[in-house]
Amino acid sequence: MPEIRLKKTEIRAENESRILKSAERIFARHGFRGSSMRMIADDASIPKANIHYYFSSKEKLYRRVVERIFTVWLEAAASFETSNDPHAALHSYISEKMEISRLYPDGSKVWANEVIHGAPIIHDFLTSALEDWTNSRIVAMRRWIEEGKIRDVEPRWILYMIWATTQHYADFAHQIETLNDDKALSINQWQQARDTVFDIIWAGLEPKD
Amino acid sequence: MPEIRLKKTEIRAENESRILKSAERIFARHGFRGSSMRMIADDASIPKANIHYYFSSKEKLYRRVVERIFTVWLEAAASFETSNDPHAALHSYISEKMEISRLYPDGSKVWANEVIHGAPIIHDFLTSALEDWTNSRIVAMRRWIEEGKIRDVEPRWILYMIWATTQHYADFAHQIETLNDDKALSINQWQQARDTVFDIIWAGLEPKD
DNA sequence: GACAGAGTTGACCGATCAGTCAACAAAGTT
DNA sequence: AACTTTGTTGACTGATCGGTCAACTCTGTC
Repeated sequence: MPEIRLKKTEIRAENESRILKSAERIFARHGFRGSSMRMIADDASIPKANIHYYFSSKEKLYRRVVERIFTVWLEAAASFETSNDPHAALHSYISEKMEISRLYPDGSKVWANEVIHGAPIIHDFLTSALEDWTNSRIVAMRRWIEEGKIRDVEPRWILYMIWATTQHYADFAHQIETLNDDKALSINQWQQARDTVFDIIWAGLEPKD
Repeated sequence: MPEIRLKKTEIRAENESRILKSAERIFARHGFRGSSMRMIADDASIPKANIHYYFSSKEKLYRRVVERIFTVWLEAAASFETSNDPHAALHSYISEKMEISRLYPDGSKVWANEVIHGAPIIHDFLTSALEDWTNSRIVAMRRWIEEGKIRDVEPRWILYMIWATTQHYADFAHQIETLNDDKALSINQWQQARDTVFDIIWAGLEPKD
């Protein structure tokens, strides 16, 4: 069999990445308490004790998983430009969020699970990065309202609406698949769903003549 | 101290109800695996063994909790009349769903938690009652489209949008409160959120001139 | 007031959990 | 080749879990 030699400390990076990937999948599927280190170890094809060599506790491993998710989320958040064109900004942001739901549903599920249970482990994320980002977008949207570029609505409820609708396709994927003859959404269906989400929201924001 | 006498088999009804109420709260807060019979017992101020006298297993108790939630959900679903007036039907349905999120957030959380994890215990609810109800509303909405009463959109995505946005206020209540200076939404805020959700969706469905 | 059925409870059990540890193997350094 | 550092692993531990059980009390009936 061909030997793939791992040099130096590449071993650490490779193993940590493998464990984090398995942990995200297991945590998404079973929740924090419902996931055991044994399940994660088996998924990653690594002895359980070895996981504790890289991550000192289950909670620290979980936090690392959530941090990774939050990073992806923040990168997508950048696509919500605070430029002068709400149509482009919102279209870009909603499309990006739908893509994340399609490609990385596990991350969204872990996040949802955590928030549903009162965010016992990652509460600081909410009060720092998320709050800052939210407030800055609310300010930007208020400016759009003043400039007459969108209707006079409370920006907060619009943001929640965008989060809810886009993340729903990841968090409730099982329900959606069940209602889709037990099949995952096709590419066409994803596109149609994404377009519908944007069209509906934009129709509600577009200034009336 | 005043003695409240419980007659006959009222004891059973009273205790079952008390246990179910505590179970819903605990399951919502910690998930199925994260909740222990001990926690539920303590919350209900009843010895653990006594709970097993009324509910033979944790899973059976959990199913009873979900059944109760589903009943509430189905009653609200009736407000989505398939009458000839989409504006009234949707306004009534969205208002009802927002009220459920406000008054019974725990039930919504248990449901969300279950679906996120692939609905291992209540999968039959999805393939029976929910699927039937969904398909009947899709048919009704298609008729509205044919009659030119709403725009030509895929009814499925609209339903998901309504579910997502309304349930978001229950499932993500912790995040919403955190972003609201750690305060629960006021009555006014709930009304405003509900009106915004309806206005946006209706603006996207209302036939263009 | 005697009996039966319903409800209550502390003590207990096997299984599973996160985390530890000591012995070992491989890689890197001199 | 000697030695250090890093990585690997099976066996173990104390805690907690869902569930059982036998002894008990209370309630309703005759």
